[in-house]
Amino acid sequence: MSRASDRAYSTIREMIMSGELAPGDPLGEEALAERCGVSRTPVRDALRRLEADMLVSRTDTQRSFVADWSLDDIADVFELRAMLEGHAAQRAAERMDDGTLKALRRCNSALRDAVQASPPDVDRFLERNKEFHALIIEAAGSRKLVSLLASVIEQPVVWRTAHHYGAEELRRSCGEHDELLAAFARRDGAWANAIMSGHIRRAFHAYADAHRGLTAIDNRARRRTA
Amino acid sequence: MSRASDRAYSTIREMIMSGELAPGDPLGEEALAERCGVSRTPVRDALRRLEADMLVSRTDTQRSFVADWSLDDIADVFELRAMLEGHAAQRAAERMDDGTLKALRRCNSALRDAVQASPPDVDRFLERNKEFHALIIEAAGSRKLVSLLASVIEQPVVWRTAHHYGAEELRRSCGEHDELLAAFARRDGAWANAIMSGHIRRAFHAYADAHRGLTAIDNRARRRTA
DNA sequence: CCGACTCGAATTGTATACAATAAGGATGTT
DNA sequence: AACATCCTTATTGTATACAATTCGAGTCGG
Repeated sequence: MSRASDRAYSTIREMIMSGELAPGDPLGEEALAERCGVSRTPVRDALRRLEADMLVSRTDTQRSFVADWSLDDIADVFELRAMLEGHAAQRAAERMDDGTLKALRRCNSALRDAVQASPPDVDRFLERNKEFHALIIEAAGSRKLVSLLASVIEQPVVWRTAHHYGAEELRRSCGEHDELLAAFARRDGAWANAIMSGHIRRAFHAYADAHRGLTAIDNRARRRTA
Repeated sequence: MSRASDRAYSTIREMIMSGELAPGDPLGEEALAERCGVSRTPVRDALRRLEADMLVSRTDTQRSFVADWSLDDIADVFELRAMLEGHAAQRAAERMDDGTLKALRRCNSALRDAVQASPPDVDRFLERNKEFHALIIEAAGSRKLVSLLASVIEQPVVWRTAHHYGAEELRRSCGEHDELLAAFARRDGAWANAIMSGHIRRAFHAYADAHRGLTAIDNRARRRTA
């Protein structure tokens, strides 16, 4: 991560993910270059990558903005993710070897520890959860699937609101992982697919509920400052 | 398409698609810049885009090569395409309006003309076929789905071998489009999904058969020149 | 008051020079 | 002959200057 374009990439990415830059904010190359302490060249590189990640969008005249997502857009993304990650789970189940299964069990057990702590350690939960899903995608053994899913999983809005999960949600999520493990142990691809698809869809509805709340709050705040 | 980076993009892309550059060939920035008549800057831009298209791959040290695909990789891509484009067809069926349906009918009828000419006009077939599929993806009304499918449809190897389709295959393909139209007319999403998925899978096997033949020929030729 | 137009400022696109790094071959050692 | 090491050369990364576009404010005419 010593190359300037990598620094620019992760700096800008972090600014977007953290909300420091809000959806719709303009991203001038010069301004970003200054904030990242590099020249425009690596910034342009970084913007291209972030555009591929769909964290940045461009007008027809090549001006960049922080990508803005409607709830409909997000619903689409979750639907695709449910389908693709379900497919990944199916392939993983059909190709599962004992080493990977063991790693998944270990990962989910660490995840459970994070959930059962009081208060639950949400950051560690997110980290382990990411690792769990990554292991499955890896085990599916399809290069293209990896790259497609990457662009569908990295949704800043989603990760930002994961902190609003209740203890209830976290425990249920953990339980679904257990069921996934059972499906893997039996090498039952269709079962794994069904569980994973449901798992993602539940996550969407949890997100949508939280989002409605947030939007209401935002609107109230906006009205107050207007 | 007047910007230098666009020229570089389409020039390099065309060199790859046409086979002028073979899988595994190194892609030096300077050499490409000279061949495209531009400086290295737009070439770097173009390479990034082509990498996102998965037409170009890079080593860990950022050296670029024409991407190489094993038959397994290609099978993966077709599987994903079948799933995603089936999903697109389903959504399209559920959202179909009469205008789009009419456009699809007109498109398929032009496609049929190209097939029934003697000899069949394969180039026009490909063009219309592309348009037909694009209309459906458009009608699915999901931005993200558009971008995912784009990266899965643009497979150079595939298009290059489409010319080996027999008249038989072409006619069958046309018939499947008819059935798709019937599913759209009834707004039957599940039906449309099933047809589309099968349609893509058939295309894969046609490709795989042709590819086995081509590989055999290649190997013979290689042995001769070695 | 509204719309088309113009011109200046801001922003992106491209070329080029130079710095940093990696690949490939020569050299010497075991 | 096999192998590690150094050095040369080729290639990529970055900064910067300048050209080409685009945006928007201000102006003019209807």
